[in-house]
Amino acid sequence: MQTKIRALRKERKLSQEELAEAVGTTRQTITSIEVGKYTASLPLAYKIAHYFGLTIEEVFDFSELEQL
Amino acid sequence: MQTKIRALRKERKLSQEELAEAVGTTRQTITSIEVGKYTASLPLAYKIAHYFGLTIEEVFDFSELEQL
DNA sequence: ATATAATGTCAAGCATATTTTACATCTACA
DNA sequence: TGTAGATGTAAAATATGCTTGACATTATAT
Repeated sequence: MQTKIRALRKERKLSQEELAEAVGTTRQTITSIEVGKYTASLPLAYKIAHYFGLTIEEVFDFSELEQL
Repeated sequence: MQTKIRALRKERKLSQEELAEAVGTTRQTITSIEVGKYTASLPLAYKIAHYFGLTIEEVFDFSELEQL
C-alpha cells in the first residue's frame, strides 16, 4: 500500500528511528511500511497519522481497494 | 476497540451477513470486530467505513491510544 | 578517505487477524 | 409448536503484522 509517510517524514526532517520511537514501534516496521512490504495495522496507522496531525485517509492511499 | 459498526448497521437495517458480503469478509469477522474480540485490519476498516460513507476515524474509536 | 547516520533487507519467532466449519441461543413468526 | 433468520462463540488452520538481532548498502559530513 502507498503512503505519504516518507514525504511527511522528510518534510519534518525526521529519521525512521525517530518516527518509530514517537509512535512506539521499531525502525524496521517503519521501513517495511514505507517500502510497501506490508500494510500497517489500524492502531499503528492511527498513531502515525495522528503524529503528523493528519487523518488516516490523508496518510494512507486506499485507491487500490476501490474496486467494489 | 470500540466501533460504531453495530449502530450504523442497525440504522440501515443490515444483518452482519449482508455487511460482511458487502465488504468482502465473513459474518464471523464482523461479529468479532463488533464485540471487540479483535481489531480490524486497516484495509477492512477502510472498506467498512467507506461502505457507510464515513471516514475510519468516524467509525472506529481510537481514544484508548491517546496516551502519547 | 573514512567515519557515522540513515536506510534496506533477511530470518526466526511471536502476536494478531481472518477463514472455515460447526454448534448454541434467541427472536419472530407461521 | 416448529422453522427460519440473526447472532455469539470456539477450535484449527492460514495469513499478515511486528519485534529482535544482524548484516549490507547508501548518503553525509569531516
